[in-house]
Amino acid sequence: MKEIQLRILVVEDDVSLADGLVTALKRDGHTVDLLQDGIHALEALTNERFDLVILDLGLPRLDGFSVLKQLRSNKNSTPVLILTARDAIEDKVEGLDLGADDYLVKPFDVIELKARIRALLRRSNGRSVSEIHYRNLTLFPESHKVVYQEKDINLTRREFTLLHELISQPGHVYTRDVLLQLIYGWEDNVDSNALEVHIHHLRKKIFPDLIRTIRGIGYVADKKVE
Amino acid sequence: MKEIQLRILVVEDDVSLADGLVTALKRDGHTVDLLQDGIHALEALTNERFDLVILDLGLPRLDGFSVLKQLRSNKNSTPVLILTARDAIEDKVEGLDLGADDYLVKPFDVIELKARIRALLRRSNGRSVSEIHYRNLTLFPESHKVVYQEKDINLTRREFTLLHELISQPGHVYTRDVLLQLIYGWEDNVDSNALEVHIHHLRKKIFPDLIRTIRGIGYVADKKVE
DNA sequence: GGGCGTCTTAATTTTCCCTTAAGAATCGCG
DNA sequence: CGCGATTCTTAAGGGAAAATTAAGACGCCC
Repeated sequence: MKEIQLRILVVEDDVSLADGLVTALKRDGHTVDLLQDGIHALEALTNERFDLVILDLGLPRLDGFSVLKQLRSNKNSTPVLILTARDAIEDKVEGLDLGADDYLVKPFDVIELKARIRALLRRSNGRSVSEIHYRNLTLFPESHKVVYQEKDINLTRREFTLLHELISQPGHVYTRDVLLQLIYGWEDNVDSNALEVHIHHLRKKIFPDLIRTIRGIGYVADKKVE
Repeated sequence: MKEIQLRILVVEDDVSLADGLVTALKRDGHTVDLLQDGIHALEALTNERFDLVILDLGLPRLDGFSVLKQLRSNKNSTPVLILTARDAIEDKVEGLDLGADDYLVKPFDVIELKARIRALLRRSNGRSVSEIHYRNLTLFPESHKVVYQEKDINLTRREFTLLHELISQPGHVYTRDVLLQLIYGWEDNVDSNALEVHIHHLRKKIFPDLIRTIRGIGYVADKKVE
């Protein structure tokens, strides 16, 4: 089976445990980000897209439960795997109630962790998980569909690729070069306004100020509605 | 006797029990998914196809009865084997009333479980084994037939395989590669439009927008009727 | 071996997407 | 305020992907 590279967020304040986790996951080819408290975690999850979150419950500043709760109330359905201490069985129940997808009791075996990750992603793959939410917009990478205000919007391949990239990191400015490369690979296609045309179509199909132009540089999907 | 590989969903929140169950079933070559609460179970059953469900009654978030009830009201006839505690005899009655196919009292013997599974599948084999419903369409895997609007439609082997796969995960885009492989195995049959032709026949025999084309990628049976 | 149903191939048509191009609008800067 | 540069907008052409059709190949059952 072809292994997939995932974008994983680990939220864990125990440094040695976190380090081991991150190292193990990176060795599997995943992109791993580590944060050590709930506030930062929630921020990151609001502004960027992850394929999976591994979340410790006992966190400084904002505990894991609260993070999970807020995450789900934001309609964010990123799969969450919870880490709990051995004795806190009722934590497990509460976590699942709040929308966690799985849990793991500390200390755990890396083998088991990996198995859980596989299971979790297999499970969520068939369904519409890893939807991407942005403002009142939902992207379904699985079905190549976009829903905006309850309506289905049909995007072409190029349009979808662009939008997917732009809103997967709101607030991040993508240069024209980067976006062109995303579509065309490394072929050098100098003079062409194809990109502008695609952006134009996107704005027309969804809403005009979805993508903001940074003159002379590129485009960005803004982080917040001003 | 040739053993059949089944796709089994285990819904059980008692971890150690569930683990044992899953391990035992996997050792028999089955594909096993484990979920730990009713909501997730119902979701999975709505979006994917299983050959058998092993369902605990005492589940968090949504109890086994409710899952079963909803399942049947959705016209889903996947065989269900219920797990109940020793003393809850009336549970058994209610469960069978609701459309369970068998029950098993905890704690149980794995040998017995397997026997029940065999019996259950043998029994349901005579009937319409796990018919598949999709929109106003019913698929009967063993007869290769499809009923659409009270009418029988005869599908050929290829057509049936394709349709079966597509609607077993509504909303999931199947790439041309995946579908070709489904039919032809690993032989490399490069240029051929056989797939398009089969899709064409399916649309003609049933209804045209049953399968949506994702240009440049593949095909999908959409999740909702828009 | 003939006939039937099914699958594949092949040729043609249709559809749809991407790009191009050219003029209009907008922005930034002097 | 005006000019050049950049981006927007629009429409049309080319081209690739898919749909459609028909015919031939294949396998299977009698």
